[in-house]
Amino acid sequence: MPPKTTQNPPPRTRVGERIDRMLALLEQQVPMTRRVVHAGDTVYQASDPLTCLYIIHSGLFKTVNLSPDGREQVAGLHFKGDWLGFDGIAENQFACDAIAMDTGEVWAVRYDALLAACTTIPQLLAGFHMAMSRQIGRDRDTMLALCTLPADARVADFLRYWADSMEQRGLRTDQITLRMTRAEIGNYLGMKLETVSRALSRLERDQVIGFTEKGRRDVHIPNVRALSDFVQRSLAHAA
Amino acid sequence: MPPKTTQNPPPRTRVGERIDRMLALLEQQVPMTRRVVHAGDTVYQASDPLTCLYIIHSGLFKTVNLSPDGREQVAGLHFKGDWLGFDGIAENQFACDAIAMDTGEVWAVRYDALLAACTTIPQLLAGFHMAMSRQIGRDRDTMLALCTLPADARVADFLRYWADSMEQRGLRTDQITLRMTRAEIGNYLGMKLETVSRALSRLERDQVIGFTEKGRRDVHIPNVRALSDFVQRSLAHAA
DNA sequence: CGGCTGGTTGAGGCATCTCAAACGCAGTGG
DNA sequence: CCACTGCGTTTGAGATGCCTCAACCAGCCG
Repeated sequence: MPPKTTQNPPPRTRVGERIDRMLALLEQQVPMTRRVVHAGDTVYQASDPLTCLYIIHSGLFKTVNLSPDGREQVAGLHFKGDWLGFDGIAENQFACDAIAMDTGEVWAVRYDALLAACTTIPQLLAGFHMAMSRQIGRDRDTMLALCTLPADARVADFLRYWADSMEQRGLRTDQITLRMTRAEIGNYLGMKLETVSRALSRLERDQVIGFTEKGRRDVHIPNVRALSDFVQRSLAHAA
Repeated sequence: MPPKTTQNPPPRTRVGERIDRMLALLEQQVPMTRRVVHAGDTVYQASDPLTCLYIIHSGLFKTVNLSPDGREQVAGLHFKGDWLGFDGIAENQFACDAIAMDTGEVWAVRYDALLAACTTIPQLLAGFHMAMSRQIGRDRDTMLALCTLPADARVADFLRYWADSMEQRGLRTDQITLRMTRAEIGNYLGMKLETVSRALSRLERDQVIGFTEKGRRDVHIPNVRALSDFVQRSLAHAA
């Protein structure tokens, strides 16, 4: 039996509380429509006109960026409390596809209604800006990882980010289900699926992660710190 | 004598007009302080508390992201009309260093004053959000290039972006001065300085760019389209 | 002049990609 | 129940693009 770091009910977290406050604020102050989605459903598509932004109430989403010449990339992963659609504000139409990777619920908020509400509710405006800012910060960190980490470490860092996101939201982090194929992970991390597979195998061999019973899609993470340590070791070893 | 695509005075451009309108709006409606900077000056540093955002009135700036373990990366390049400091809104303190690469001027606007003005001037709020959104879109495009383009194409795409940015602002695009060393370019693009140097040499050999007289820091771009074409050829050749 | 910084170029090594084979699992239809 | 197929994964072997290391060059400044 693998070691458990925690099996307690979700603890209240600072991030979790912030998210809940924001959701409650929206619910009370801004008209919105709830929408239940299932794996594969698109929330919006590139070139759709922007009328709504979407905030994730539950579930897991990806945004897929694609260039005129047909290259495409998973540009971001989004969890409860994240917004979808910031990319569309500049041109008044979306620049990515936003796709559900799992059953979940998004709240659609008309952008004009949101702005109207923001003029009278400062916390709403502040929360909105913080969300955009956080998105920018995350993208920057992703770029940093892409540019400075070798493949193995990039995969480890990816898992660490996933686990951190779960933890911040009060969800269990010791066992996560990757709802992405190796090819998708590779696309996100800028490497080929075989490289992802090898990296995961090495992480397993080093006891940093484990796989649960049948199938190798659920990842067992006994200790999130071990992932960070693995990244650091990769860097130290290179130097 | 190299061919000239244009030697006209800067044409009015749509982007240029948008930028000028935004600058004028700020000037009229929001208290701000102008600050002249020179190459190497820092506009703000990571972990500084955020009180102001900065909009670029002239000059060229970079933002440098750094991780706790000491890795660092040039995360963005910023021209006239771009804002600096979005990264700091989430945590109320900056997450990057913002550094001038040239003589220029930034306008510092207190964030609280900006928000206050935004509540009464909808165009200001709209412009502000568009700027953040544009930043997100750019970061996404950068990630796409990092993940899908080989080194040569990445350098070509970098130059294309630079030239496009100049053109959008009504500046001449046939000859640009890279105020970055090869090492800095490489850091930004996720490759080593030697690789950048080789890529530039190949672009020169293929007549896609030229170098002006002495020194190889000024790049001559007779035709921006040729850079895009080079990128496409790299992709086609790979497939 | 001599030292320094930044750039170019070559040779060899290594990380990642490519190509290929085989496996496990789920779904389907006999 | 058992082929049989299809998709996602793993693993190996060889190719290659980029990195590393090193030499050399050009401009700049004290």
